[in-house]
Amino acid sequence: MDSKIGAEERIMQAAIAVFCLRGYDGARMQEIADSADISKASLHYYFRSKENLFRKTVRELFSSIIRNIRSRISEDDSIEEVIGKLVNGYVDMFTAHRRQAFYFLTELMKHEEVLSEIMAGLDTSAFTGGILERFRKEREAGTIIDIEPVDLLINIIGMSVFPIMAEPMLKRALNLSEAEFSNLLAKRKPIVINFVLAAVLRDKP
Amino acid sequence: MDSKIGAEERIMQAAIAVFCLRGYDGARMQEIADSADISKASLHYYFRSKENLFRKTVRELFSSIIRNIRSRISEDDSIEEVIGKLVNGYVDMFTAHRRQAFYFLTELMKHEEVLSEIMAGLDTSAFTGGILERFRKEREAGTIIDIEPVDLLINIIGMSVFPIMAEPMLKRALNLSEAEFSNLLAKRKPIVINFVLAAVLRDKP
DNA sequence: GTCTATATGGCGATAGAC
DNA sequence: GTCTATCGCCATATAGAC
Repeated sequence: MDSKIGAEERIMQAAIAVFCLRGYDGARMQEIADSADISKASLHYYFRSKENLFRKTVRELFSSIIRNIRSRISEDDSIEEVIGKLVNGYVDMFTAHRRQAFYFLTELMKHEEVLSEIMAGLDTSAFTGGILERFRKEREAGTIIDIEPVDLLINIIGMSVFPIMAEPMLKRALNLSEAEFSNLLAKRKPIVINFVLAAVLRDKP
Repeated sequence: MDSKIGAEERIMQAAIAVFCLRGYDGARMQEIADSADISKASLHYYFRSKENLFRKTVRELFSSIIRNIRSRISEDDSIEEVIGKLVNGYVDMFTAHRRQAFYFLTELMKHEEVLSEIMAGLDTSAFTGGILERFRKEREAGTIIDIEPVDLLINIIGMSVFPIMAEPMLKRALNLSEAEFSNLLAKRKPIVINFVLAAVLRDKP
């Protein structure tokens, strides 16, 4: 790990990596310390306890994901462009941060109380951007079918994200090799976009 | 836990519950023993080690899920019926076994090597049933659009399953209460079915 | 087969020198 | 601030009586 940057920063990066890989219970303070090129004692000097370190990493991770997913969509994009950018954005984000997103969901299920409190202060509206509002307008204008904005968004995210998250299970269920599965994932963006457009557009191109 | 059934069976049930709740690292042999109304020593008498018990539970869980998901679809169902039954089946299954499915995915990511070996002997073809073949036929006959059977299946599963699995994250991202979110989930089945039909059918009703 | 008691090892956390 | 050495605890696993 790059020793030019400060110890505290190195520890955070190492901790995120180790927590994501092993989960909270599986993570070892020793491995985090080693990975940050620092002794276990120094680690405790900076962050009093494992739980404290855990909380800090979760907060950091979540806000960075929110920042990352910030809408790339502008007001004057057509509905086709909006949907295209959404699919591209979600696929790219979850491809890049699959392990983190996964870790997040897992720990949310195991330590729901702790994490509710951690995330209470974070602004989550950027997560969905102004997308829901945009869908609502299109629905009113009649350019798309009569569907709840939330349901449309969930459909888009689900098709985009599910195969990425469920890869280890899907690969086996479908009997696909590593290469075959990557190939399948790589080709999905336009397929999902066309699928959504075919379902929601009133006037097909 | 019901003490009329054999100790071994009681332990398996208790182990599955505890592993699903806490994950492998978070699970305690003491909790499994308590939950099975048996001493920790007896637990080790039946299953030599924690890892051994873990492997047995994973094998049992996975094959029971496969059995459960076995196609409810018959040859002479219309394509509309097929899609309807698929959505209903996946939603019901993942609603009932959300924690287990989740646990599964998580451990698959953390201990991929171990689990590959465990599942090598299991028949996974029931997981997708004859669905892919059916989609291929409909595509050739031209009743549905030109889409890879695998992609269509992933789209259906993704929309059905994603919001159930991602509940803890989605609830916060969308700022919905427990009640609001359940309500949303409860209403989704027909929405997803109609969405899929709108996207794939050549001749709309 | 089932138990209590104990061995063994690893982990988070701390003491205290430098 | 950083380290080595060590404490104290708890979890898996075993020994051995019943």
